Amino acid sequence: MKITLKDGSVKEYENAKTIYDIALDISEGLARAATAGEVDGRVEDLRTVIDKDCELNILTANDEKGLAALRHTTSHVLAEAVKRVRPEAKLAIGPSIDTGFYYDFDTEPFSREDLDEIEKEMKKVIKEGARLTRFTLPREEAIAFMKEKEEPYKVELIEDLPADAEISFYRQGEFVDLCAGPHLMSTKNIKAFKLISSSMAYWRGDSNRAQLQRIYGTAFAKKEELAQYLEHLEDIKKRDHNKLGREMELFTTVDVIGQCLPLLMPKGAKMIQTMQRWIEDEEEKWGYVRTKTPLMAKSDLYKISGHWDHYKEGMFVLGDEEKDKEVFALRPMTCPFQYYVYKASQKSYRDLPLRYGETSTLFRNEDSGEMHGLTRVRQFTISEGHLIVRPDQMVEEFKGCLALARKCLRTLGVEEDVTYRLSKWDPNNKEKYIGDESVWEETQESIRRVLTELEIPFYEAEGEAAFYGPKVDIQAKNVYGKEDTMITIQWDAVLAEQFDMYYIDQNGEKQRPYIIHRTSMGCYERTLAWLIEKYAGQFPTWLCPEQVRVLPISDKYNDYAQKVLAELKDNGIQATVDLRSEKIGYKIRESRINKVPYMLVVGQKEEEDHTVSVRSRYRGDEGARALADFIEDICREIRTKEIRKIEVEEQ
RNA sequence: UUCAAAGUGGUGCAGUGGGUAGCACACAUGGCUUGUAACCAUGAAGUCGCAGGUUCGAAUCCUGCCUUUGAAACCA
Repeated sequence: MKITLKDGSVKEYENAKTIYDIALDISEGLARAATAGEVDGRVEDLRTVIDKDCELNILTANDEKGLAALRHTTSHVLAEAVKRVRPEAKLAIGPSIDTGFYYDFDTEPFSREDLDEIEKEMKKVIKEGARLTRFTLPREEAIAFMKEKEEPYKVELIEDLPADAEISFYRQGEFVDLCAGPHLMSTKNIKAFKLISSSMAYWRGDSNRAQLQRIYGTAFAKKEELAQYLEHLEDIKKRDHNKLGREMELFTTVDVIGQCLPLLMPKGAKMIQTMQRWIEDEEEKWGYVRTKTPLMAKSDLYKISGHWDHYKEGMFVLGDEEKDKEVFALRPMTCPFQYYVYKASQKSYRDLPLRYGETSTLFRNEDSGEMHGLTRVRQFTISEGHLIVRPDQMVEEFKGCLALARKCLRTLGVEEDVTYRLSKWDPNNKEKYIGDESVWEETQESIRRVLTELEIPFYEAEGEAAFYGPKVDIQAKNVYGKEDTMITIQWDAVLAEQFDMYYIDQNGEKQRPYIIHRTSMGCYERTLAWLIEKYAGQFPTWLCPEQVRVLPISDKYNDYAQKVLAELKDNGIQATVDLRSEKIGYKIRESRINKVPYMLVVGQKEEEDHTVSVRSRYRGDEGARALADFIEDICREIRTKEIRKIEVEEQ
């Protein structure tokens, strides 16, 4: 048989061979580093026997897929160590994940000390260097085997495997685990690992089932890589918007006001105002008209929309249905309000498309545990909008929404940091959605075509659609790698019916429009959180709440500094002045800590010459350069003869 | 909602049952009049999350509640 390797070279063997043996045949070093093999694009265990021609890529921990095998084996070592320390712990599952691996156990909660102890035990296991061996069992025997070992979760896993599935186990020394693999040949090959944290997790993600204890860990090929990763973890904690945003005085929370009701402080509020002003003007250019609709409505509205029956728990209800004649609720979405703006007058096919935009504040009574900083809050404001369009305009308008969304991303400088998700319905859970199967399939296909045409890379996710239609979600990850929806564009061919919206066509007949629900900047609070983390607080100048700070060298130059400040403000620049009688070094240090992009130092020399000394945190940034030139021009206006720029340096 | 950890001047932290609860930053007052990352001195500021219990004595131990953080579940 012929084995074609990744580099194109060909190995020929007479007899069947395992991937490991082939690696060994190539070189001993490769065999030591090998973690798995990729056979014709499929990841296979090192023990897999190759008996026919194929393309083989031997994976090591330097490949993403190879690293996963290393981490998976490390999770088995973790499980073995836990079983040694707590023999009564029951095993659930232990996969590798993007950042490492985890293993779930049914046992008492783990403390950090427990984790340290388990880590020590893992080192022992690795030192013993047991070889991992693989074996399979027929279903009944496999179940009996796990029953004998008193592993009820494993029994359940086997029972749920499809009838034709091969049921494999891996053994290392005393420890045996149900597992599909792939795995390393020996625990000895684990060189660098660390247990990160522990937490609760539900068995099979179901909140009605057992609460398991999950241990998260990570593993790398080399100790240096691990050290680097741990340093990175420390680093990202400093970027966490919930910490940095408070330190920078962008927002705060107050116990007596309430959980996850952030107070935007002057700097944070300024940033949001800057974004809001920009997008409101921008949307006007894209043909949007603005509405301003009530923040609450009678329960009757939500009864029509279906929210009263399905989402009452998630709404803030004002009043008591038993006692009060009228019960109100704070709005959790803007849709029906804008529908009634549409319905207020009769529309012709000539009126469409109609693009309604609103800077809309919404209220959602989130469960206490799901709230986080500025990303999951109980009251938030979004750049909401609904497009009422004729079916024949749908594709073009949907593309327009995507184009606007992408313009926002470019403007914020984050277009490279997002992924596009086509969020589809779940055909196995039809009662969660309204509308026919054929409509769902059709609209999903339409969106797929739009994305493909625009050459936007995307992935598809089942069960993520809104109840009324599929959507494109623009996703971004926070510093911890957790994903959130930043922008959403939803295709809705059904709600017009529910609210009896129509237009009169060329033949004088009533027709149902389609609706696009969309955001452009997304949710301001969440977008701000994202920007804080993306820029680690060093925002693009246009977004900075304080763009320029004037620093007089001593009290004597305060008057001149005030003059410079007034000019800057007159020219629409967000500027402040530091009039305290402190040393210039002290003022500069503070400006840098506050991440002010430009400092203008003024002293005797500047006052006499009508100049300022510019100090910038930027180098080579065009926007920043432009602002520097702008400041220069302003200074000219106050009869500045020249600008002495000191070496521009980065913070 | 569940589990875990945490809650101490404005902020970040130290303080494992025994003397009047400390430190840094910030703040105030006075001095210094400053040339590109921290000037000096003095001062004010705490019912140690709330309520109860154990004890001669509790920030510290116990119970309940509230809040925050992490994770899971949830996310129209």
